[in-house]
Amino acid sequence: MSIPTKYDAKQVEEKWYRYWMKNNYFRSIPDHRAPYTIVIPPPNVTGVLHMGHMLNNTIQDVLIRRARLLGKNACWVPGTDHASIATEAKVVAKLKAQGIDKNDLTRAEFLAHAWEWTEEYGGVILEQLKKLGCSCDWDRTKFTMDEDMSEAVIKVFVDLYEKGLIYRGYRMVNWDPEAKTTLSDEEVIHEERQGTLYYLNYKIEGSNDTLTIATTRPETIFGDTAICINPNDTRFTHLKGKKAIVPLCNRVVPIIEDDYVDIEFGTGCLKVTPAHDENDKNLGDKHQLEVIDIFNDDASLNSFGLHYKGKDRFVVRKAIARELEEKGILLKTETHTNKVGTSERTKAVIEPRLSDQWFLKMEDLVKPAIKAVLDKDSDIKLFPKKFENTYRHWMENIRDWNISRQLLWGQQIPAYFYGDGKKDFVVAENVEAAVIKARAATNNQQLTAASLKQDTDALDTWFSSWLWPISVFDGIRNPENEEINYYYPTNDLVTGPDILFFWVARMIVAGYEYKGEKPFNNVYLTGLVRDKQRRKMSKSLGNSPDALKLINDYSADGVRVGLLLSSAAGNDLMFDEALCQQGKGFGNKIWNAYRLVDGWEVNDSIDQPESSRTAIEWFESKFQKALIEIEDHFSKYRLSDALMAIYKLIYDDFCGWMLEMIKPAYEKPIDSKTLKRVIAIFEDNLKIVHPFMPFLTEDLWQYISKRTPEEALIISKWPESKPINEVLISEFEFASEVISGIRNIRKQKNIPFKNAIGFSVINNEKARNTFDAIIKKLGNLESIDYTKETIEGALTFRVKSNEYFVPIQGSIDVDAEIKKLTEELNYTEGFLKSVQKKLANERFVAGAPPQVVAGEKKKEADALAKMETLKTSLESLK
RNA sequence: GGGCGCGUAGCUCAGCUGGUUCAGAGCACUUGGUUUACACCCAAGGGGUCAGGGGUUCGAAUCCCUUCGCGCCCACCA
Repeated sequence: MSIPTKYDAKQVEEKWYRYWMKNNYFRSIPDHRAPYTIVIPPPNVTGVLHMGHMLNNTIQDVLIRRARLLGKNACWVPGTDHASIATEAKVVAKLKAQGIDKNDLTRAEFLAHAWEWTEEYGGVILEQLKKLGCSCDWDRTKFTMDEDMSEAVIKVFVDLYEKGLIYRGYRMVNWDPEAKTTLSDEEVIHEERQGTLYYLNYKIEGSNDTLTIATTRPETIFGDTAICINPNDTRFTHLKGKKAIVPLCNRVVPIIEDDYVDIEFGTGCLKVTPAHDENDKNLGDKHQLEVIDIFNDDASLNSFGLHYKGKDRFVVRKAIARELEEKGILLKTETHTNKVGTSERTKAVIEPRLSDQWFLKMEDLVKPAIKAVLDKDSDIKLFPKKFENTYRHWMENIRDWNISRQLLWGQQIPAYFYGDGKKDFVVAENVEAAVIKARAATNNQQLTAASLKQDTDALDTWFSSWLWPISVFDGIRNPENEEINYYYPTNDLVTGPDILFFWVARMIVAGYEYKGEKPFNNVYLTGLVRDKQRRKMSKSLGNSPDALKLINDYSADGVRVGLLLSSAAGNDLMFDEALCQQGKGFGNKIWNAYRLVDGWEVNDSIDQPESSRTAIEWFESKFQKALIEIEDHFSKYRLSDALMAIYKLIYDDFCGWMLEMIKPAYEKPIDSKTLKRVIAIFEDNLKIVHPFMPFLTEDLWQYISKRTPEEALIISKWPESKPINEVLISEFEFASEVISGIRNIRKQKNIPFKNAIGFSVINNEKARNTFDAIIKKLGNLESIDYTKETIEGALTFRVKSNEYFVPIQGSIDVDAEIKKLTEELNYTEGFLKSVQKKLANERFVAGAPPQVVAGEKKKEADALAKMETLKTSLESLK
């Protein structure tokens, strides 16, 4: 088959992806081989591919494809996450656009809309991953709300409840008034904001005294149920035991004492609003204060807000400040920056709110997960290691996890209320089981499903995804099934550090609780993808390139390489489209390298030239050396370094050097022995590039020889390691310096390459002539003459203490030569001095390791030899 | 407020427990070449007080202290 001049990425990518799918190369079924498993971090079901996904999944695909080549049973499980709050918000917005209010729908009706939405948009992102070349086992695609997945979630909930780890609590939680749901602490982003500190005067009951308190939230005075002072604060001794009157609503509240109050801050006097602040709630509990909730669920004021009833909290804040000022109650204001909690999803300012929620006790659950990562011989390794500190900090200060959400989209909490429907409940996997439990609890055999009312809340999305590595293999429902036993624990997890707590840590917790074992061996935390101005790429900023357009412009392989070229693990990636161009260029280079080889005519009757034999032997050693280096990079998850090593091996060593060394003269044939070896080398090159550039390499593979599906590159074998000829490699280093010297002289004297030149050497180094044939070829030399004497009328250069001569036509500029030699001599002298100074230092000789001293001695000897050469040359010129 | 990390060439970064390969890579840039694999390619070249200061050491980009700048995570001061 003849190879086209240009690489047509679009057509090739489609073709090979279909081919791989058709031949089931991505499919994994347990067998005798060792498994290599990755579970995808499930993207939001309705999401679209962004740069973060691209990076993340490229890395996973590189790892998976490499494992496949290494002969592992590679299994990459794809799937999506129902993303309760995000998806629900989208569905609500869509309904709103159609004039439908969520609150007018029954649960079933809303869920029907949500499923419809999911089916319409769900999976788009997975299709996009295919465009990137991701070799997931699509037959295993899971969704966190699949029936079996949900069953597992419910089973776990019931189990944890029965273990006494899940409880219902009336607690201060993070309320998102826009989504009208609670959030876990992790979903709250604290932002620094410029606020105002309002100083308000409260009257003291039964006197004309007032006291001043400072608050950032004057609208919450309607919920004040105490004033608190520090018992040690002498300024307020006279107020002890008295009562204060809350402005506007004129509520009489006690003045309590607690050393929680910071004497230094504000006026040293604190208003206590137990319903709307966590600390105030604690004070309220301690001092048995009344709790007055003044907000509706959308954070507008309720009837406690008097004439502000129905108005939004921020509107009220301004209005009430004005009213208080008019009434002389507002003494002054100060600007004040403080941290405000906002919703990760809706950006709304979080309202601390008391409500009934479900919590999971974390303290004990977390213990094995801490050990797993932080023990000396840790079971789970984080890359990069620096995240271990972050992990430790979070895990050691963990708080109970609020797992209930006031949403419909998600697994409904399997708690069934009976009696008056508020207090008494049973937890069961389904309503039938609940009836049985409820009958037992009430001793009422007449009780039926109809008299049970299931909790309306749904579970936090992460409460399903924390089971992901287990539940995708059905390991919760069928703990001993073949799949879970084979694939679990998985090998690598690749994800962003932003979900280290949300997801990674919790999966580790769930892994130990439900499998008694880690969920994965290694966690590779990628960096965030940023633009050139270091801004995080986001939809709202509009600075994120369209992923599919990039693939279209630069090919999937080009984009993959572009992303990986500068993405050290854990470091943010400054994305620059130029890198994709470089990736595309690399593909082009490989393509054309093959076109060159492909175009050679073979002649069986010619012998292999010495230069070609050496070239091939040399490259094979070079390749082996690179293989070791690549291996090392992979073991440390330094994918960009691995890629760069491959890039240089192919671009420089293979294309730049080796092909030039063996290239036949124009329109001359090549010997069959050399061609055969080059093709074998090419195959090995394609294998190591394949994980990074799967499409181009698979395409080239077909041209190299006829391939049956059983011989596709994707399922071939990673090159074997062979011994390295280090001598050959270092001889080449030397030879390449000689070639550079020749090129320099050609350039300097404008001697075109096609003109052959004479060449002599004084071999002081006693260098072997292994590469002479190659030097002759690449330098276009008439011959290489070994001599003892300086050649007159020649330009010279030196490598180590060897001296090389290129005779030229006409006279040479003796002064220029002398100048050049003198400069070289001066430099070498200076260098020698510094080395000798070091060697003269007794403490250096005594203190430094022997090999370092030996190295310095070698440098000294080399410098002396070189100076000898230079001096001789200078003499002869003079 | 606490913790972690970073600052090396115009850009993105590598330099592990100080000394063999200590000032590097890729890209970009400059110059020259290029009808014969290459959306260009090849060759050569310029460019850095290793953020600043101090210390330890025979020797520091590397270890310690400190200042400045940047990023991230955690935290209930109204």
